[in-house]
Amino acid sequence: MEILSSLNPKQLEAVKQTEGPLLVLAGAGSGKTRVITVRVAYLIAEKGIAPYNILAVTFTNKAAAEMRERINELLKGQKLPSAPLISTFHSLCVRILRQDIVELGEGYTQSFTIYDTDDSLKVIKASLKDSGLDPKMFPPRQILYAISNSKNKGEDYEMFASKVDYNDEKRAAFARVYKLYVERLRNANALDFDDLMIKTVSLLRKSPEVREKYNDRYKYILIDEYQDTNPLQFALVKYLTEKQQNICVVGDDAQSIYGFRQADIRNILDFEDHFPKAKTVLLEQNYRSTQTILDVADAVIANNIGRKEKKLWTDNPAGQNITYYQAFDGDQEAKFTASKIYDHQRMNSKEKIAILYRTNAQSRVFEEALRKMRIGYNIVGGFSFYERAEVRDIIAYLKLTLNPFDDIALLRVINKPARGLGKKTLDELALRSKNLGVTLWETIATITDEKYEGQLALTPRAKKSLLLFKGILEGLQKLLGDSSKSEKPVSDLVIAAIENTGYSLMLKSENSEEAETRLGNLEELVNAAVDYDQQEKNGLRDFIDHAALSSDTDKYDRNAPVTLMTVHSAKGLEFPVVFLVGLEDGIFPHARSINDPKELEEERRLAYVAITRAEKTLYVTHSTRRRVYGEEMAAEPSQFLNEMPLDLIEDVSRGNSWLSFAKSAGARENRYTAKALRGENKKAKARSTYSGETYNTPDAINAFFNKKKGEASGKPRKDSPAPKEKSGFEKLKEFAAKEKPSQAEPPAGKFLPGAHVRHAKYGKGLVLRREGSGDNTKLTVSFPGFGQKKLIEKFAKLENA
DNA sequence: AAGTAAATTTTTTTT
DNA sequence: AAATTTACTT
Repeated sequence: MEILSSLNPKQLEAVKQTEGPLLVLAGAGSGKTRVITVRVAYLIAEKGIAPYNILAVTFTNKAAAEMRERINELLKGQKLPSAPLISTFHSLCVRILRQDIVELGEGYTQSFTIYDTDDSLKVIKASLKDSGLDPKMFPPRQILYAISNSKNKGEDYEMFASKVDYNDEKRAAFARVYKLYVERLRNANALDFDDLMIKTVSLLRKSPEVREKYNDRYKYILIDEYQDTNPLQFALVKYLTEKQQNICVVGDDAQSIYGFRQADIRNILDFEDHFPKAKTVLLEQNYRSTQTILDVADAVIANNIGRKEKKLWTDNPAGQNITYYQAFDGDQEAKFTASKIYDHQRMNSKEKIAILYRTNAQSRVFEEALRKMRIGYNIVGGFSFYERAEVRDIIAYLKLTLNPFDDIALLRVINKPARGLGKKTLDELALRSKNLGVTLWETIATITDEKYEGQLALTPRAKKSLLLFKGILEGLQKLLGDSSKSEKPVSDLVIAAIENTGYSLMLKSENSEEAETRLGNLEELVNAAVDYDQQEKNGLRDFIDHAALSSDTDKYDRNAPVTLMTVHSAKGLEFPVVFLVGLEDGIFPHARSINDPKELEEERRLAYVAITRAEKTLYVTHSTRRRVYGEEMAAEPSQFLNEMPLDLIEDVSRGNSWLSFAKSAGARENRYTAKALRGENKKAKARSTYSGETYNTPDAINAFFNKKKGEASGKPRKDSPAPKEKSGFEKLKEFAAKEKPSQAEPPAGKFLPGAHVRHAKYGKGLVLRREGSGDNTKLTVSFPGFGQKKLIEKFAKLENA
């Protein structure tokens, strides 16, 4: 078979081992996707498996689309009776639930609505209001996060509540809100993202018939990025493979970066225990990157303790050293990046370039710099098309048409455009709905009924408006009802939701530039619907599901010359040239992960993912000052920079940089280290993991940075004399030395923004803001786990940490 | 009721 | 710095 000729022996083994459980441990760039796609093609073309018996599951739509494309490529020219299902976990669940959710017996119907995070947050807020709890004391985001965590562990509300400590007021409040939240979703016939997984798993657990049905349907199952599966996803996999066991999972424990979503690395590490007859294939040859890039990645990941040893190797040439740049501030960093990109494009306009950062918020400056230099770019993440307010409004109308019990959608559009239904009317409506125990939609139907005439606190105007709204929605429903019979295009319904509701009239009469843009966006939505009508024909519901599950990461366009995105969204992709920016303590690794060794290891895996995206050229940059919440703060180089072999890094910074200093201070030792990394010198390798003495003393670095700061700003920062700030490396060293507490009591008045401090009650924290002077000096300090606290410096008894 | 100004909060990462 | 929420006019 022709398609097999492109594979190496290991890859071939993974493709041909079609029966029974198979674990493919695939290092970065080892042709993981190739194995999956060829395997699917092989099953169809060689083994004669019907395509609809094959299921491949990914985490993102982007990965699914890519896979679909490549499989089609492999099978082009062949007429297939059906297509294999290439789906994300979530859309697979939607597919199953849309068919069989009634079997679950929880009262949900096939018309269930999907709530996104924003919708969920609104439900939390409403539930807080219902229970009379103060959102200031119990932040809705935190509650939502807690609920999601609990759900992803496979818990339900009762389990969460039963684990709450009697004295823990906060958790107790969370539990109360949790309960209301679940009830509200249930009443609205709505499922949140996590519910999609949960309800599917419960359904399979509950009904042997349904289980059997899907076991028979999907005879061959493949799971991509298996290291990122959480307990729920594992349960789903278990149920789906109960009968046939033809399961192939592919992943790399070194690239597990979704612990925050309860992904459990043990799923991949213990695969052989979960599926006793499993075979394992290791893919260790890297086809993507130069030896140098692999060495850098290896040196960083070697600092993780909890990891499976894997020896990634490549036939590729050593390639050029990676490039390092230290910028004065974020703007300079962006400017440097843009001008380097300009140079690259002049030399080779075909090479695709990526700028990778830790958080979406970092994208701004880079966008500006690129725009200034007229460099075309594509940005992944941030705002997705479906997240724009006007698009969401129209979607809300459509969701409401499909499921009028969706209170969140109803509240979103009941007064858009303005129909004179303000706070007062809505409060009345909410109250009635609560008393009657029915949804808002049903409440409207009830209280606008003739027989309640006179006994309601509703002005005739409000009543008229409610009737108007009701009429509009019924109009849409009627249109939809007709369409299910006559196959009316989705685009017609979208247009109706824009026109018949008065929405477009509202925008047109606004006569502003902004309104024009919005109308343009709605036009795009209509176009999307037209496209949809041409490609698929599964009706409005499927179109809306699509919108709900399509996320910002789906905007990746492989043809864009320059792509900006987070490291998370870059997973699975590769680029000839990569800029890894913002390598600073507190950003990458992120401040919220720095105190927990486990989370720090995940950050390091993330850094590993970032580095291994690069094929030939890798730039690593950081800046000495960084804006956080609009305030300039001192920034220190990331510890991950410290973990890279210094002699593989070329410094192109202007003037003295952290790197030039580090190199000269520890030149001899570091050459030793880097050489050892390539070879087998175990003793030297151990030194490359941070043991405290790699090349420097903290005081020297401190002196260096204080000097830098002075030079840079022309004068010392805000309050002089200069503070006794400790460097990130010093913190690191302390960490390595098992957190030896610092004894030096600093003189009062020395805590500047950016300083790391220790508080008797809250532990380690980061000073964010400093106000006032003398005895009245107030500090805003961020304590992980406790949030931001305002402290009077004089009484806070802070220590340097 | 609706629009505007002021105050307050926000950033991890994603389906 | 930007976005969201609240307070204040009209």
